[in-house]
Amino acid sequence: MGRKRTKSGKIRLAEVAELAGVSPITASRFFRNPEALSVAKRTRVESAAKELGYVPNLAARALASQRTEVIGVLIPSLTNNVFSDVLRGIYDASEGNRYSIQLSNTRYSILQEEKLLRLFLAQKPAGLIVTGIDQTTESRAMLEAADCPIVQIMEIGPDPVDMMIGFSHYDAARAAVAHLFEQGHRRIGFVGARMDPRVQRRLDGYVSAMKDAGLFEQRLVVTTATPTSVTLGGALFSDLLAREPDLDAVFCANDDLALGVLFECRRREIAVPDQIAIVGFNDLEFMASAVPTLTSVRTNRYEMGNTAATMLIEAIDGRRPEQPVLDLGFKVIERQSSSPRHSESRPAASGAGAANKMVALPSGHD
Amino acid sequence: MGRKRTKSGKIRLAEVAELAGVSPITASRFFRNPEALSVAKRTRVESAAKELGYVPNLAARALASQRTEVIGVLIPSLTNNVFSDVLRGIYDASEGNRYSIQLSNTRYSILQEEKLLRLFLAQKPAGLIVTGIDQTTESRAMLEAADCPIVQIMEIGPDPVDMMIGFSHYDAARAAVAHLFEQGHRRIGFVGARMDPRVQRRLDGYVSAMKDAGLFEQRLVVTTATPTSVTLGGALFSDLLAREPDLDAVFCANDDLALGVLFECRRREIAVPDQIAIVGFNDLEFMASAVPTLTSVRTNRYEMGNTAATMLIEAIDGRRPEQPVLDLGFKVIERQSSSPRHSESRPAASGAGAANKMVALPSGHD
DNA sequence: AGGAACGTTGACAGCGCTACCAGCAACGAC
DNA sequence: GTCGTTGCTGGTAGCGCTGTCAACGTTCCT
Repeated sequence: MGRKRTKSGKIRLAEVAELAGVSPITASRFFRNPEALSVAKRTRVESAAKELGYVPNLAARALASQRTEVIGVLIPSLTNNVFSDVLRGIYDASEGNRYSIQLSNTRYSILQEEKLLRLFLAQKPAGLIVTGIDQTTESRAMLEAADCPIVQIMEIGPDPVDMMIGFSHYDAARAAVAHLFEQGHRRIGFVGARMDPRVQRRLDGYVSAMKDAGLFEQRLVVTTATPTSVTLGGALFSDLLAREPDLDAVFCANDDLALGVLFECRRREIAVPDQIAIVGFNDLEFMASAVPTLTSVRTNRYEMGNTAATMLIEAIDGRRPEQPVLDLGFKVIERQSSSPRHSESRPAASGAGAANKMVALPSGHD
Repeated sequence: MGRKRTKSGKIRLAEVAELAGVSPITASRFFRNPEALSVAKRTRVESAAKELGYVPNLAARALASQRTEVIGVLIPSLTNNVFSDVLRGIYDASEGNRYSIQLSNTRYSILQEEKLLRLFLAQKPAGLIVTGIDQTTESRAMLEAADCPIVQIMEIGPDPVDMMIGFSHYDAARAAVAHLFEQGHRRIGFVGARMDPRVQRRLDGYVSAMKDAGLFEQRLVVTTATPTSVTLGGALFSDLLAREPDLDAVFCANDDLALGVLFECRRREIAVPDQIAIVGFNDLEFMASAVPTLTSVRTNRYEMGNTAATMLIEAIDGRRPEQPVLDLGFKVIERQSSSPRHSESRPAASGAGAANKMVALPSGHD
């Protein structure tokens, strides 16, 4: 125990090397590429490190090696539970390997994103995960000049910076509307909040599907820049209903809004789905247990974060994926809130969301 | 533009110093303590740095100064929206100053927490935010030996490691039960999931309040170690009801469970609050817009994170707070789901959560 | 006027680690 | 036996910045 130490009392690599009877550089190699050592030295260094409780100094390592083991993650919001699932996936994937996550919140501002990007890049991150495909031209240039792997998440589009993983919000919205058509609905409203690029693309998908069917009217669309909430869903739906009393369905840009619409229907004693059908987006957990159960478009958020981080780490370690763009698709989960019109709609006595019909669709780009 | 640079093309402090016509150390001081420079040099360095687009190398700074500008945050879950509010508060507070947040997820395991703590501490963080007061003895010892400020968040208790900010879950639960008593309820059930230390203390508060009234029975309590969800709320409530058919109220350990209970009541056509009253915990946004609106115990999650990070940063900068333990209290937000028995309970035509009566209580410790 | 006190600046050394390259032993091919 | 090759190891020289301390010029006091 009474070994030589630096004044701060911390154990350095040199102490480990001394105890193991090797040079510092050999000890260093043990932590980065153990295979390069002979088995004898490997075990010697290993036990020496363990005995001393050695923990590498990351700052020194970063300075000497000219690169960090930090993965930068830029997301637009910490509140939105869509992102908490993605984040969980990212953190889970980063566990057990040497990379650590550095998270920053762009607050849905691409200017803020650009600023943060500049900060991140200056510290030479090992890799970068950015949200979406709508960067400023300046950000785009920085990303392309960056000498680290980059994954864009949440959506897919043409012209990836590097890797990309997500799905087509446009196609997903079209599928949701198509489902409502199938159920016999025609006057389908759209309720959206926050209107970030992805919500905008869902709106675009809705508009195109409605136009294709010759059913589009501008007054069927209610949106706001306000952040989304359940209460807001009710308020927006009230607006929509005032404007368009013979609405027969609502497609909500997310599940919080959908829940708000459901509550507002209950408040107004509007039968769901007999009078109004509801479809949400994301398929949060509560959708399956609402009464009536709520139809939604399931998106693979955890998997998106997890795969993004996994792909990124692989790429950092030199194993680039064969397929740099990954479409995780979506599923329209059909539940009671969008059952065919005039059907039996009394909720089942118990047991939420029994026998959901699922329609899986790979999202094609167009 | 064609200035001398390091081989990597990055601008170092030395380049800035050269352009400004000062020594590197003077330039260095500019970034850490500008007041120490004469105004002339200050402006010279400032414009030189701007012209060259200099960004300090954090790794070199950390190595040379023997400390990082990283605040470590240990939270038990990324999914639970309680923590996303806290996190938002932390990240907001860390913005605009030089500290960056390093987040890690303990997954509700104090052993995992201990492991992460060891990792964090080895990198000499500038400060630490940890969740709760139930650390392992080993963790506790490490925290006490750490030479950086530490804030424990989410709850308060005796014997803080350093600073502490939260509220008494025990008192909050007692207040919720007291409210139900006031409304005339007697057979009050408890529904809890995950059963982390804070939920456990809520249960303790419930039990003590019930015992004080001579109303406690073990069969009124249903808990599980399973992570919480809306669906689970319905399932646990079903169990409780099977066991105890003449239940007249349910206190849920969180709002997701409460929403699940509400849906289950609707499914079973149990009138809320006439047959069963419901009280949740945390007062998430949707509680005010459910039908009927749901009573809950409001907790100041954003403020908790924000104040914790602010206090921590102040302490790092040498300004320790006068009051190291801060009780943020709670409020029972009374809504329709716990109106007095036999009252008019039809939901209002529109407008969620109008005229909530609020009862504010500072949580005293005991 | 002389000295102390202050504010400001710079030289030097080193934080703990790794990149680079040289060196050495062991081995197989000719 | 000599040569090249491979596998492993170590020496040297920084990475970019800051702590420490000494030195400088200026101001103020007696």
